[in-house]
Amino acid sequence: MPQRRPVIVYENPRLEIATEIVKSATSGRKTLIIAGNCWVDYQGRASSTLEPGERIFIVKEDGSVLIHRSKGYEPVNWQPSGSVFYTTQRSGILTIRAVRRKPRESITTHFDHVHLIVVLSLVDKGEFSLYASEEDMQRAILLRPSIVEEGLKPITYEKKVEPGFIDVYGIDTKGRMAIIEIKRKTAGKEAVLQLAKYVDSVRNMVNREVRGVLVAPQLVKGAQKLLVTLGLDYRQLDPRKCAEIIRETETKKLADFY
Amino acid sequence: MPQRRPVIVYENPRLEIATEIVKSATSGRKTLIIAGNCWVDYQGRASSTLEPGERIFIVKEDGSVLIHRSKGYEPVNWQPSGSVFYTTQRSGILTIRAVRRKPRESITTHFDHVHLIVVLSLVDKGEFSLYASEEDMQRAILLRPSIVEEGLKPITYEKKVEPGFIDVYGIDTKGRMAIIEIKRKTAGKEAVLQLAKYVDSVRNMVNREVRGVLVAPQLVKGAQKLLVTLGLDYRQLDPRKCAEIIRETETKKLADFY
DNA sequence: GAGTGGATTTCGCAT
DNA sequence: ATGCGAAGTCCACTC
Repeated sequence: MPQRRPVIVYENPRLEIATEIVKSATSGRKTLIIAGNCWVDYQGRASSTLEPGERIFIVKEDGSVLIHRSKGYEPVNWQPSGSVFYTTQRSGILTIRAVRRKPRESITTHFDHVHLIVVLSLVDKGEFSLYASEEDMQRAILLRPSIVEEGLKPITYEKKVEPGFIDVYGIDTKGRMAIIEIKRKTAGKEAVLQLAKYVDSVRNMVNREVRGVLVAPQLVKGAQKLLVTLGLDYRQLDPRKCAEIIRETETKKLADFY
Repeated sequence: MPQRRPVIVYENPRLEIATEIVKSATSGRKTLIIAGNCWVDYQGRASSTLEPGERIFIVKEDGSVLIHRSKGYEPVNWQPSGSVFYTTQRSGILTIRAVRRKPRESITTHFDHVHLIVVLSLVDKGEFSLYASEEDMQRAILLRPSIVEEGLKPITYEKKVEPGFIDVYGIDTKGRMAIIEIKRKTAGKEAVLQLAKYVDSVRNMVNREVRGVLVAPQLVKGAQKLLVTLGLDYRQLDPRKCAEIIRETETKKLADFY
């Protein structure tokens, strides 16, 4: 039984060889990295051209394409997953065309020199987890409403109203309805205005006093004033606190279980 | 004088060697690619963990970091440019920590096996140009208003009015004011409503008949009906056509110049 | 430096 | 499939 080769490297391959490697890698659903001198044309939702230069060209197993320059977080050209590849070689130039349907678009990359090709078979079953998201904050509030205010009773969450979705709503100690808008980071004016819209929309639907509460770790400068003007409340809440509450509750559940 | 080495490759380096290569690459502002088995912790605007698996780890010259799995357009973990790096090696594990200020966040990547390290010095002066943007469509309309309708005379563009910006406005053959809202791709209901707001706003300001014209390559399903209901016009216009017009005009300008 | 809007946004989820 | 909202969005531009 042959051993797995996670990485196969070709340094300065002849263009004919490079062409064959690329063809076999793209048809064999391998991850492919090319470093070389190339120029790129994109046609699709917009159009673009990239003049010659040395870049890193990556094709992943699912047919996504990334072309990276030596600077910047974002790829200069790209294609999301699902591309079909056409690789050709003619008069000293290797051309890789990646075509996607829906939306119809294509990236054509021409290489006149290939410094390096790497073909990878990556084994990756590891799980990725993101914590302290807005969803976690919502869960934390539902688990322990007192972190927003004492006596709050959540009624429901992710409720659809005309302008969008309300994160949580509940009844406060004085029997008023409380609309809760959650932001996991510093809330700006747009968050305040969104909450105002929700509150307005709910006021037109229910026969009860309605309050709006913005829950966020912080506010931008102008937002505080805007909140006051619009008669809305604010409750400072750190996402880390929420993560803690979720952790505690999970632990408690486990303890109750045993 | 030593020749430039655009690509230096190390296959299955010992971890001690790998550590030194990474240190010298990050301090020397080189582009670095590592393929290996790693796990990742992120702390910052949110928090995340990524369990062990084989991935591609990239550091660029400006200190941006990308960690890519074998699938998907987006990196699983990343850091925009400006990170500072701390590389250490202890009990068989290579740790690379990338820290950024403002916002304060860090990615810590641990490798227990490195299949490949590539250190690159990419020369890339090529210019990147993107065509047929919304701005290009606006320019094309100003250059040749007849593509919207015969006899249209543009008055001004990007005029500030209450709800936002009017892309172009002009006077039509019947002396009416025409508000033109441009979308470079399929226009949705929100574009229609925005235009309606603009038209409404202008009607309150001028003593003249005011029309609204939505210019876009396509409409979403419901938008057509909404346009009719609101008494607005639609003009289909392909961004590629606009690019063509701009090209022709530039050519003509050159010809006139000589 | 902070806020605002756009993107070849991408992605996920609900309809 | 389509539409809508969120993102560790990033990025460029304005104030």
